[in-house]
Order: sequence, then C-alpha cells, then structure tokens
Amino acid sequence: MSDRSASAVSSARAPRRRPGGRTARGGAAVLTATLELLAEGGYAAMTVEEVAERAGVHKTTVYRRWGSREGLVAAALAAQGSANVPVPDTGTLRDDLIAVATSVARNLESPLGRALAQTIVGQADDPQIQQVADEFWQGRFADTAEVVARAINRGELPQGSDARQLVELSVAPVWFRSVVTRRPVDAAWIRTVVDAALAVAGPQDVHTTTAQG
Amino acid sequence: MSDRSASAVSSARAPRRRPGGRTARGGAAVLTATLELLAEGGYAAMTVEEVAERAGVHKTTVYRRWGSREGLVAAALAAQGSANVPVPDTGTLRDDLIAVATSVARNLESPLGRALAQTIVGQADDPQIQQVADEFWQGRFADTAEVVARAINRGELPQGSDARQLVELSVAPVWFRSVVTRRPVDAAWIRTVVDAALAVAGPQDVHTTTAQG
Amino acid sequence: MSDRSASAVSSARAPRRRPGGRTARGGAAVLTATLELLAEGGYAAMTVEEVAERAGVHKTTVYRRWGSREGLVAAALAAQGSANVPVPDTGTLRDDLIAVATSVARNLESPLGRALAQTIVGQADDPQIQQVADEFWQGRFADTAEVVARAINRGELPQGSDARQLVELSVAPVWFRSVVTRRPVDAAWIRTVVDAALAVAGPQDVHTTTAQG
Amino acid sequence: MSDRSASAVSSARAPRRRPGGRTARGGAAVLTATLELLAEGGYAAMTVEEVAERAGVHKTTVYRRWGSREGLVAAALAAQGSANVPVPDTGTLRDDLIAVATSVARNLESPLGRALAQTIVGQADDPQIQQVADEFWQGRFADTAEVVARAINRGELPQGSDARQLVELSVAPVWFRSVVTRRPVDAAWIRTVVDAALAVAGPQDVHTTTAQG
DNA sequence: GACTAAACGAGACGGTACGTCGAGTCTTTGT
DNA sequence: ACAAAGACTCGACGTACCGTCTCGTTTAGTC
Repeated sequence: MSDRSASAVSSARAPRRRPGGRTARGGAAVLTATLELLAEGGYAAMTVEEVAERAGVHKTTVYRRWGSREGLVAAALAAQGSANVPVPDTGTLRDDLIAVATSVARNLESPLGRALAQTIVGQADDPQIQQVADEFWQGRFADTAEVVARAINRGELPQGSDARQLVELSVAPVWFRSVVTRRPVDAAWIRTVVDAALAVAGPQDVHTTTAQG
Repeated sequence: MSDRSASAVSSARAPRRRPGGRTARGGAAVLTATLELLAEGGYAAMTVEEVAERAGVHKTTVYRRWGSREGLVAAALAAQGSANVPVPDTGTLRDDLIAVATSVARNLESPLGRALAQTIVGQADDPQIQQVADEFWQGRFADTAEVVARAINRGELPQGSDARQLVELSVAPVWFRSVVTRRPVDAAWIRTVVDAALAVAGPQDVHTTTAQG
Repeated sequence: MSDRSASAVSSARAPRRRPGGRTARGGAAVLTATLELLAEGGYAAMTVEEVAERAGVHKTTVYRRWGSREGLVAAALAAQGSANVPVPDTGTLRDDLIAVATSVARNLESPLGRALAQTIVGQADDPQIQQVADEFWQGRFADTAEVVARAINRGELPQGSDARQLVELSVAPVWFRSVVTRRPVDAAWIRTVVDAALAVAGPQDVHTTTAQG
Repeated sequence: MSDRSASAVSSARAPRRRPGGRTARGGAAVLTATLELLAEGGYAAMTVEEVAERAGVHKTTVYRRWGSREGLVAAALAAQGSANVPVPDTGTLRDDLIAVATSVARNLESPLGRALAQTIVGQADDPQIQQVADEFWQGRFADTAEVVARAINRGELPQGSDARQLVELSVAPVWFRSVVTRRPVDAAWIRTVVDAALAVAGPQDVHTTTAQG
C-alpha cells in the first residue's frame, strides 16, 4: 500500500564534506546528523549549529531548508518514521502481537528510539512535530492492521474486530513502561499485555472459546 | 519563544510588594508560578526569569534555592505530584479502576496535567526530573494499590494478585492515547481498557466469575 | 568545536581581562577598541564582535550597554569628541584662526580623525550618530567662539561680530578638501581660507580698514 | 537596518517581465534602481538583492557586470555624476558663483544628492568609489572654471586668477553646512560665502570695484 | 537591643544558541 | 555565450535565556 523507502539511517558518521562540499545532494546528511545528535543527548542537546557542522553544511543552509529547529526535527522524525518496520507474520495473532510489541519495546530501548519518543511527546505542542507524529501513528496503525486482517481471515477473530484497539492495547503499556515510567519491559510482561488486549477483542468468544454458552 | 511582556504582573498571584517581608515563606509563590508557566506554554516556554518575575522574587533567589531550571521544575513537579489524588472506593474493583483511569484522563486533559506529563517524559533524561518522576509513580502505585487490596478483601481477587499490573494496564492506555497519540479518551474506551486489565488479573476464574456474576 | 581565529592582534591596548575580570569598570576598553577599529578600517570594518573580543568583553555585554552597533559608535564618537581640543591664544585673531584650522587639518589627516569624520558624515542618517554630531559641533563652535570673543575684546572685531560664521568659513574649506575631495591641505592655503573668512567678518570695517591702509 | 518587505515591487519602475529580453538595455535599469535605493535610505539601505529585484534582473547578473556592491555604486555614481550640471552665465562673476553655490545647495538638499554626498564621503576608502569621486570633482571644477574664465575675459579678474580656489571657497562652506553639520543653507549666507571667496581672489580691488560699480 | 550570618534585591556579565540578513560564489538550465 | 534561477558559504547582527558573581540591604536568631 504505502511504499516507504526503507533507506537505512546509515550511521556512517558523516563524510565531513568540509569546505568546497557542494553538497546539495539532498540534505540527507543533515537529517542523519540530526538523528545522531538526538540519539546522543536528546532533544535539548541537539543544536542546529552542531547539526550543521556535522553535516558539513552551513547553519543558514539548514534554516533555509527547514525553517527552524522544530522544522528540522520534524523532518528528521518523518524521515526516520517512514522507515518501514516489517509487519510480523508468525501464523497466530497472539504471536504477531507479541512480535509487534516486542519490536516496539526493542526500539524504545535504543538511544535513538527513546530520544524520538521523548521528542514526540515532549515537543508535542509544536505543530510541525505534531503533524509528523500524527502521520507516524497513522502509518503504524495502518501497517499493523494487517496483522489483525490476517487473523480475521484465519478465523481467529470475528469480522468486525477493531484492529486499532487490539494493537493500541498491546502497545500502549509498552510505551508507558518504557517511556513514561522508565522501567524495563520483559517478555513475560509483554505476553500478559497481549493477552489482556486479546481478552477484549471481538465478542470474547475467540479467546475463551467457551464463554458463549 | 520570544514573547517579552516586561510588565507582566500576571494574575495577581504575587503580592509583589514585600518591603519588609522576609519572603522565605517557603517559596510557594515560585513553585506556583512555575506550574502556571508550565501550564501556559509547556516546558519550553517556562523561563526562570519569568518565574521569578511572577513570583515577585529575584532570579538569583531562584537559583540560590533550586540550583537550576531543572531543579526548579523538579521541585514544582514534586509539589504538584504530592498533592494526593483521592483513591476511589465505589464498592467494586471494576468501578474503582474505572474511576482511577477516568481521573487520570481528566488530569491529562487539563493544561497543567498535560504540561507536567510532557515534562516528565520529555525531560526524563535529567536526573532531578527523573527522581521526582520515580517518586511520583511510586506514590501513585502505592496509593492505588489500596483499591486492589480492598478487592482482595472483598474476595474479588485472589490473594496474590498483582496490584501494580492491574493499575498499570488500566492507566497505560490512557496515557498512551492522551499523551502519546493525542487522541480523545472516552468513557466507553476506559471501560474496555479496564476490562482488558481485569481479564489477566489473577487466575482467569476470577474474571470469568465476575463476568458471569 | 569552534575555533576562534587567533588573530587577536590588539596592539597591546586592551588589558585583556579574560576570565574572572569583573570588568564593569566603565567599559572604557570597549570604546577604545571601537575607536581603534574605526581608525584601522573605517566604519564598515568595525564589527561589534571584534570590538568585544579586543576589549576582552562578551558581545552581549556590548549590546546590553550600547544597544546596537550605532549606539556603540555614537558613544565612542562622543567619548572622543568630548576630549577637549585646546583653544589657541596667539594674540591675534588671524593666527588664532589659522591655529584652529591647522589643528582641524592635522586631526583630519590622522586615521582616527578621518574615520570619525567619515562616520559622522556617512552615518548621519542614524539618529544616535546625528545627535552626537550635533553635540560635537555645538561644543566645538562654543569653544572656538572664545577666540572671537578675545578678538572683540582686543578691538580687532566690532561688538556684534558673528563668531560662528568666522570659524565656519575658516574650517569648512579644510573639511571640504580633506574629507570631501581628499586633497592635501597646506599652510598657505589655510592662510588664504582664513583671510577670506576675515574679509567678511564684522561690518566691513576691519576688512575695509585693512584694504584702505 | 532590518526592514524586510519582501514584496516591494517598488514604484512600478521595473517592467519586471523580461521573458525574451536579452542583455538588459545596457543595465541602465540597474543603475537607476541603485540610485533610487540610495536616495531612499542611503548607502546602508541599498542591497544588491533589492537592486536586482527592482531592475528585474538576477543578482548574479549584477555581480557579473559590476563585480561588487562598491562597483555597482561606483557605476551609479559615475552615471549620475556625469549628468552635466549647466554652468550659469549671468553676466557677473559674483552672480555666477552664487548660482553655482545655490545649485550645489539645492542638490544637497535632495534625497539623492544627499545620499550621494554621504556615499562619496563615507565610502571614500573604497578605491572604486574614490576614483569616481575624483573624476567627479575634476569634471565639476573643470566645468565651473568657465565661469572664472569668462570673468577674466570681462576684466573682472586678473589674468592668473585661481579658478579652482574661487570655486572651492564658494562651494566648500555649502557642503560643510549641508553635509557635515547638517544645517540649512540660505541665500544670504551663500552671498556671504561667495563674497569671502571673492575677497581673496586676485588683487582685492576687483571685489571692491565690483561692489562699487 | 545590638550583632552577626543567612538570605534576598539589584544588576551586570560570560556564555551558548537562536534565527536572520546580506555579500558573493557556483551550478544547472535555458535561450 | 550569456543570463535566469536558486542553492550554498561565510561573517555578522541582534536577541533570549542560562547560570554566575558582586555588592548592598534586610531580617532572623542569638547573646
């Protein structure tokens, strides 16, 4: 459906095109440097000047193209957010959801993932950041809806099951623990979370099987 | 980010005229002003200078007592966080959890609540903020554990039920929706969330029992 | 990270109160540095940043105290302009005027004098510069009026003689040559200029007397 | 110094639409725009970009042809300076000189005249500006020398009279007042100035003779 | 009731970063 | 072959806020 280019972040540390660098190439270096700095010290530690220096570009160039610090961050976020996360296909809904939640947990454990998460939440008042965040979630939920669609096809879930709710309930506690309360997320807990989500998915039946009577 | 308004004087908060008065009163005015500014424009818009002015205090005084911007915010957060939220007692666990989650949702809908949430998440890398956040969560989970304790006493839950898990699963989706994806939280959804949490609380039977009864 | 160009030249002028220097002393060093730079390369070459560096002061300090580049220049101009030039007293009006004109010529030959002259003229549209210039001229004409007053006392000039006109006509051509057409000013020419000024000073009598005799 | 107004479009000067238009008619539009901007806000307010926009030409074109801001200004100055001012011929030297001085005064009262004067003085350190200024003065003095030549022919002045000195003494005070001290120039004062100049031109008698006749 | 130490008011300063302006250069594209 | 378009480097501007420091004054706690 949505073919987002899966271009890697390429942590290749900026080639350092110092003086004559007629970069222009697209400014990918700038976005990379931005993400790099976010990963290193979070939003507060990311300065436009440092980004420019790392990208081998002049400060004014950054401002010309991205308008402001927020614009730059938003662009970097968008670039990173559109990097498609593969949707798992294990054969069962439960394992798929566990895989999704685990993937989220892993991501939030990485410095970059954590930094982006904090930025999305902490700078949510900025309209540009907000818009990128909205698009990000829309994309993520659209992607993961496939997991649920397959489950419906397999008969694991009734026709009208709410895909978003299922995924939201599976992922929310992971974000909460990892980003809000900052406590470790382990596999067992993820399983519990997914089971809870499944418990209210569709009209009970699928999960308990016997509650129908 | 660039609003000056030198006059300010704000909402009549600070008596401003403290000729002989030994301020010291505890600096409550400073913390109040801090929260006020956080509520108004979030963490980014809160400046020590503006806080000092609103509190009718000099900037250096703020630094003398709270050390830094983060220290000040941490203190304000602590002051606000320790304001005990009443633990509900409706008679049933489900309604208690719904009440707790609803209370959280209401709080996160308020400008101040939202600002504090964003601060806690966005500035989580700062040790002082982090500590306050840790204490806050510890307190909140301790408080709400009572709800579960009562349920156990009533026989709604088996002895060894995990109070924290129950509350966490009830509250996490609310935070996620409200703070992370920024979508509205309605009562029906809260009920679903709580039901999901209850579904994995204690050995299945409790749940099914409850559902049946 | 940010390599400061080690130019620093600074002809041993600034005490270089680097780190703990709670300068405040009055910022004379800043004004001195300003004049220095003006002398070196004129108005265009004078940057606030360079001034600050030479004065061993931070850029923001300069802006705090003088508001802007123009304000700084105006202050430096005022400081320099108020340095009283001694009014000559040779015994005769003609020699006094020659002395005044010669002094002006010498000043305009110096790099600093030339730079200030060019600044006064070239930046005349700036209100701050303008005001300083006005005060400067007022002061200069007031000072030199004494020369004329003495001449009146000596009977060289009638009572109501126009001091300003006399001085103006003596000095204007010097400025014109030196600053406007940029040609050298020699003593013989100064004598001619002063004679021309004297020729129209007072109600003819002095001149006509001379012409008659 | 900080007025933006990106729209501008100015006083309908530039045709703006030069689709096939090859090689600008000779760049007159550019020089006109330059003078226009100089007249409007002086040297400081004149930017190459604004000039280019008003002339309906691209910035790079300006740089190609005039090399730099100074080169452009020099060219504009030259274009304007070479516009011959008519040399008066009233019949008497005194009236001719008064006419010349008055013409200078009128010119210096106009925004453009004032701006050019300030530029010539303020940017005198730039070699290009300097050269244009030199040529300008050479031309002006050559032109006005005719006035003196005629006076000699009429017998108003002796053969070897110094034309340049006469004109210089007549004009210098006007420049001084108008450009340096920025005070108004009135007709009576101009007469005084010219009389002073005449007083030292040739052997005194000429002046008195003229006055008597 | 005077005396001292802590805390405060006031104000400037060093320092980092922001975002902006304009000069001048270079490359691509078109005519 | 020259010009339009547009992006880029570079140096500087002026501003905001952080956190520090100094000095003088106030006030509280103690003798």
